[in-house]
Amino acid sequence: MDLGERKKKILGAVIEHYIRTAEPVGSRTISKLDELGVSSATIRNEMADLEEMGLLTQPHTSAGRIPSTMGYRTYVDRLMKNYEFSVSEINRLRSLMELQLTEVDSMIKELTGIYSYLTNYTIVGSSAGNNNGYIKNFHMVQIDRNSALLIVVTDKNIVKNKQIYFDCDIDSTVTEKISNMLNENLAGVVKSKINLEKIYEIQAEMDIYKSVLLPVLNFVNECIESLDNSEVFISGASKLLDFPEYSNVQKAKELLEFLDNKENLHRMAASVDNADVKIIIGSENDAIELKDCSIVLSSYSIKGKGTGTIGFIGPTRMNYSKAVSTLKLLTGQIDNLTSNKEPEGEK
Amino acid sequence: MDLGERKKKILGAVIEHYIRTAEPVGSRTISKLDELGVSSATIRNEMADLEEMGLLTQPHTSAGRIPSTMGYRTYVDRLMKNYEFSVSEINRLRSLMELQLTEVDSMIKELTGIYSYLTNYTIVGSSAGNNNGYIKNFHMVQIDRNSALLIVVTDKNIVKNKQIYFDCDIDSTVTEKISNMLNENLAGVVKSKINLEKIYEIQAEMDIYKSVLLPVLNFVNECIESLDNSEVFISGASKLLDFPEYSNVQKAKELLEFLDNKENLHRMAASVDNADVKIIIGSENDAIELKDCSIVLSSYSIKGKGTGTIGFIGPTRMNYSKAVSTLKLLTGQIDNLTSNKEPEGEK
DNA sequence: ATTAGCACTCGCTTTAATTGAGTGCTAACA
DNA sequence: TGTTAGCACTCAATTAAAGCGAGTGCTAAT
Repeated sequence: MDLGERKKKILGAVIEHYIRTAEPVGSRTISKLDELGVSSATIRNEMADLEEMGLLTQPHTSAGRIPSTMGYRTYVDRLMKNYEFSVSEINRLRSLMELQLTEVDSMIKELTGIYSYLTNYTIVGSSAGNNNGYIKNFHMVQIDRNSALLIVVTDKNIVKNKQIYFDCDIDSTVTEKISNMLNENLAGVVKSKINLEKIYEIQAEMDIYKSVLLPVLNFVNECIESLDNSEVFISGASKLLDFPEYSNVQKAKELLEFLDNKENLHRMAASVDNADVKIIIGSENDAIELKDCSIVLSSYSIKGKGTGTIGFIGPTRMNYSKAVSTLKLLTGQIDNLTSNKEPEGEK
Repeated sequence: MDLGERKKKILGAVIEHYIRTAEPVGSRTISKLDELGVSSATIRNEMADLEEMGLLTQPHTSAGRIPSTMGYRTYVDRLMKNYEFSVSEINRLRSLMELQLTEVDSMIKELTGIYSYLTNYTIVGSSAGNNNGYIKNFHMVQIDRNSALLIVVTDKNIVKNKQIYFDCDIDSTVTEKISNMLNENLAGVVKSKINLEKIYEIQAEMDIYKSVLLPVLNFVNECIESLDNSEVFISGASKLLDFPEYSNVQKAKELLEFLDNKENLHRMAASVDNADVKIIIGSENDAIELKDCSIVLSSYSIKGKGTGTIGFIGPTRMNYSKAVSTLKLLTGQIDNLTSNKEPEGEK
């Protein structure tokens, strides 16, 4: 079926209304919305089509429609207009440029915090990183009969940790052996010198512990991957609780817990590939915890320091056009503020 | 009325039971609790006495009792026994000492994160600070007809901001004038050279804006106060949502929002006065947002760098004895790890 | 192709009834 | 005099039923 002009208008209207209200939107609501002067019955027919096409869904019979991930995707890719900042908004955001911050990382973090405050969005990001990080050392702390905490310390003294569950009982000789092995083979080796082969080598060497080694190496690999974007941060996490979709504490807790974990932020930040704005909608997210979230990500680059990432996170019902525009302004500001500055030495 | 031996036992039993279950505890529950072999009726009488003394309260008639702030206070000061770590607990925590972290601030933050992970408590803290901070510059960004965002940048490039509401309409000349004045008089002046007199002077000078100046100066004063403890952090904030007292999103949001604001954390950290453990229970807190929270705070000191603060935060129904013991272990560990290290230069 | 009309669906809200944990009080007992 | 068994009473929380109303799909007329 084809997406005719009128269907586009209706889809757009449904999505924009839903973004504002968080309530399923019915045919009458749309029909009263001037624009296209047709009756609710006509809208109903069109909406039934849109549902068949997978762009809208009904939470239950006899409820209005809400957009599906595909619906949002269509909207974002083909329908969405540029958000126009009001004069006062633009003034407010522009004024922030006056800030005379010299330390780049701190500047970005704080700029982010102020944006979060002014826009009421939650912002996640990573600071610009270089490419020669290494892991300083590994530690393993036994927790239960069959689990241990693996702690990884990077060159920047960033500590990452993860609880590893084994499928058999372990004792301190096991944890010691594993951590020794990791320290001997991987500690101090810069990222660029580590590849999968090296890791396979280790696995072969540790034949006996093969079965228990897999989760360990997975985590180690993750840590190595995230070495260059060394610091991640989040601003205004509690703003998520303003959204009715998180009026259920269980939901809120799952998301906040997910965001509390720096590893997850790292993975998110790493997923942005090029310099443009990337939008990840609902079920398009890899992490199951984010299946009801959308993320609008963009990268910025700082001369001599590499690239970092900044993005908004919120419910799928996010004001995409505003988020994109704001994000562009924000990254543009960062580029502006740093482009005429010499990169400072590592702190 | 006197707090007899039996009343003490009952009070302790009620509090400890409530700490575990978060449910009002009734007389029968206590009577079944061996210890003192009396019937529920007797317990009822005693509990009525304890209520009269202000140590217990009833959420409603026909419900069990819950401790009041005063009840917790009595418990903490006079009844509480030392928490005994189990062997596995102590092993687990001790192992963390092996971490070879060199940068003190980072170490403390990360140690804190791991403790939060292992104990399932939320931890707040501040890093050790020096005493010659200054404010680098001030900015004011108009937001509405009658409010503006005051932004303060410190020597460490920490940015603090607060929305200031005026009781009259303002325009950009006002905000400019105020920020100019602040920059001229206070920017670059180290903390020790600023006193209240100086601030009064400024107020006199700015006669015309007297009325609008008060909130501005209050905030500036706050910033100056917090200059030495320059960095605050929070670990495991989402763990608060595990507690049934925050199953109400509104409540949770209020608290998390409060903790999102670094100013508030600063104020909390600043409130610990001496080197020992300080416990602030429920309504003893200054901030209304914390009236249902308790905080167990302690300071640590690092040679040559001054003192910092670390503490647990949770609902009043907190396991005080465990929190105190854990905190002592944690600060002890910090002291241990840093005492034989030369302080490093400012980063 | 559009629309008015209508029967039908189903989540949400309101109200009423029921349950049960816990209390205070009284009277009996050691 | 302190303790205890017993009982009527209270009140939040749970459950069930009833009613509401927004919204749909379908049909027949325009």
